[in-house]
Amino acid sequence: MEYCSSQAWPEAVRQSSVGRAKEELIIGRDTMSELQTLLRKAPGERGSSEVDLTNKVLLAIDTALSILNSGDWKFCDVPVGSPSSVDQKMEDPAGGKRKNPVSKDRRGGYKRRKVAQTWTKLTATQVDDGFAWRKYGQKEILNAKHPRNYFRCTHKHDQGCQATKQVQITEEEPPMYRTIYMGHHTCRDTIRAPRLVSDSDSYPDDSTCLLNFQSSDASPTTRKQGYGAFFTSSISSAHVKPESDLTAHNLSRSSEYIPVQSPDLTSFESSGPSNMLAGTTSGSEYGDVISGVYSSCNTASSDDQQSLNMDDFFVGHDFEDFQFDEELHQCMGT
DNA sequence: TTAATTTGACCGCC
DNA sequence: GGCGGTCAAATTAA
Repeated sequence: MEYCSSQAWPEAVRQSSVGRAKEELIIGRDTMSELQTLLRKAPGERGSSEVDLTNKVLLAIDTALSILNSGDWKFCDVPVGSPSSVDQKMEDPAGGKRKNPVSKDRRGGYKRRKVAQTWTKLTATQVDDGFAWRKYGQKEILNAKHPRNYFRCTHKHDQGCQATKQVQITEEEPPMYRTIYMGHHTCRDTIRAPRLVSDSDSYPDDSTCLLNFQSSDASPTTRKQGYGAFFTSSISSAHVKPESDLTAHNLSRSSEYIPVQSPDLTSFESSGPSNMLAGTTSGSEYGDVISGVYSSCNTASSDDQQSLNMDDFFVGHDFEDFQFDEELHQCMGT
């Protein structure tokens, strides 16, 4: 298999990716400043726009991280070329490694991809990352209570998007949903429409959201679709059913458990970390504590993760303490 | 009818 | 050889 080298990737592309990420982070910083000003006002004077601002901040951060997470400008372990170079081998019986191409029930012939950049997300709920995923497998894992579920991007075939993810309920108490993203989305479906604001203008007191910006990796960008295995922000955030196995049924039809607070809820454009914020509005109604820990495969244990408690972050915190530039540098490894 | 999920089989890697 | 990741036919759902 062929892997890219940092030299192989056009410098201009890398520069533009970094530039776009910086622009998003700048937007986030500016919005944060705006939010800071807002929070200094008396609660009665604020209106509901603080929710708008927090969503805007999270969108900017999320977008920036997604760009950085693409890894193309920095990492060299991502398979190169159109999907393509991998898929064509896998799907072309003539070029593939299949022993028995004439078999009608020939399943499983595949060429395992080498190490791709991974990104792990640990959440208390099934968090909507906004991408269109299709489940392609489920596997009982040795010494694991819960099966591991395998998802690939819906646009794998039409756009050759190589992104996959694995979702598994951890053994911990309480159970958490560990989502491992592998590779990055190359599909155009990642282009997001402007985020709409949640139906609630209040921020729950009991909600906690942990974000780790320590690594250069990030959660993927998102785009909502409302069918099949596509998660929705309302679903992922409001629904907590950790006692059940993470079957495709639970994933794709968890809306059964979701009280619809707003008719427009399922049409929201949302994304990873920001969902968790938006989700707290509905989730809190059930006493959920929404938490998510993002970590890259390069950051070992969660013990040394630097997390931002979003409660403190958005309620009564002096935002001047937040060194956004420092975070940016960490993110870009500069 | 179309698209997503299920599930057994297959294969690469350790 | 076993485990885990992927494929794809069969099944199910919209």
